[in-house]
Amino acid sequence: MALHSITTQRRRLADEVYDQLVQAIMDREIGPDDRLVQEKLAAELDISRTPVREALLRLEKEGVLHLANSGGFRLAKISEEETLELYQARAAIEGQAARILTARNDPEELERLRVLIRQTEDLKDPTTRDYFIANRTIHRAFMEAAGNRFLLEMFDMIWGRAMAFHLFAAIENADISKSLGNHIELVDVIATGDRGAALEAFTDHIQEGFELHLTGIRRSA
Amino acid sequence: MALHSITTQRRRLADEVYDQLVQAIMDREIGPDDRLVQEKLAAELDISRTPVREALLRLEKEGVLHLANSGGFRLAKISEEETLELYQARAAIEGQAARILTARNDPEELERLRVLIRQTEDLKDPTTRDYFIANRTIHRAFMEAAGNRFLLEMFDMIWGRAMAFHLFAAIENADISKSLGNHIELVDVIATGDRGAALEAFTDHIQEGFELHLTGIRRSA
DNA sequence: CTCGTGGATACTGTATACAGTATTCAGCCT
DNA sequence: AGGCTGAATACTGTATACAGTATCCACGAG
Repeated sequence: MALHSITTQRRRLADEVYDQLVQAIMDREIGPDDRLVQEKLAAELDISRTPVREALLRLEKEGVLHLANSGGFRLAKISEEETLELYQARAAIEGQAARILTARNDPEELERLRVLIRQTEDLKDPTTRDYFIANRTIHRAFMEAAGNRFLLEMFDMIWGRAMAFHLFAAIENADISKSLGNHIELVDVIATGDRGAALEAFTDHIQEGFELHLTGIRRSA
Repeated sequence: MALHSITTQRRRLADEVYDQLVQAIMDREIGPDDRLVQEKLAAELDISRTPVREALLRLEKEGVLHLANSGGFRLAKISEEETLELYQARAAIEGQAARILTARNDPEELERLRVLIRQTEDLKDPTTRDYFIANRTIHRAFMEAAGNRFLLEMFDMIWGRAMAFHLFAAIENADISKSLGNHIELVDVIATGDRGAALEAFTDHIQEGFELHLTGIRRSA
């Protein structure tokens, strides 16, 4: 039999709405002042309120949206304090992935990472968003290589939220190129087999990102 | 004016259903063979399907339930492999919290932790579940003290899932008392101010838990 | 008896209808 | 004019109705 099973892939309308909302937030089509109302969205998408409601509640539970006091949902704001906490969480998650990769000691896997990094860092005339995506792609590759689904899930949660918070809009003014050049070094540290060093390298890398982020905020203020 | 604002606390039926389901899972009233069907549950709770559906989908998204192929939801199973990943994730999250606490160096906070630990460890004739709850209470206190809401959120996710997986049923046979005696030492390590040591202590503590867990599994097999 | 077929059944997903509540605004009273 | 009051409005939350699809079972053909 040459036919393949049709992976019917249980796609719900709510998922579609969710994805569209996330996309719209990333594309800055939804700003902090917009009010998202179930009925309005449903009318606009020409579907019923039920799946819209489901998507909105999901985004609320994820901390991306919160109920406005006058009804409707708004983008959640993030403070400088919370930004620090987000980076601390990143360090925990990604540092652990680095430890795991170091312990595993799989040279082929590391080589694959090197190739991907070189490909991904090769941006011509990148915008802030290109930078954000490239950076996430690279970091996510480390996580996938570590092969821990819970850590990966948390990674996605953190970066998803960063996206939603328009966290990287603030880096607009910062020196982007500075931040995208040292990922190969991370692989090198992992290759040495020193777990503590690998963790430190990742922590430092993320810390640098945080400082770059802060200078971005301060410069734009 | 002596009146306080009534915090109307937007409690949805879906939240209620969610809590009841979680409780029922913890109490082993819902087992791996039970099929949770929206209509049945709604009838039983005497409410409509809508909030029931919402709660079920939430639990599905959290990885606690998954759709049975013949309709309805079932408890998700966890493999030994996944169990390891769960403990690795714990180590990442709680280890980072330990680092933060160490860096903060707040003796009063540590003293509060010591008091709580002594109170919580003082169990008379504990069941496995008592142990689970006490252990979680103590570990959660460290997380709260660290004061990072994202790490705390992930902690809750991990432990919630552990609960759902009936992860600790396997410890039934293991030596419980062995595992609940060394939390004060964790505080002591934090108090030394050595961040690396604090992280290692937590990692080791969690690793021990994992091994205890495995012996529990193997003994009951 | 076995296998295939058709229909009943059991569920989910989506739409719509209904109810309750907070917010807003216009009109009245002072 | 300013502030209180009450109705209209704008939303959400919940219930119910409808549609589609996968599963299961019984029946008939080979």
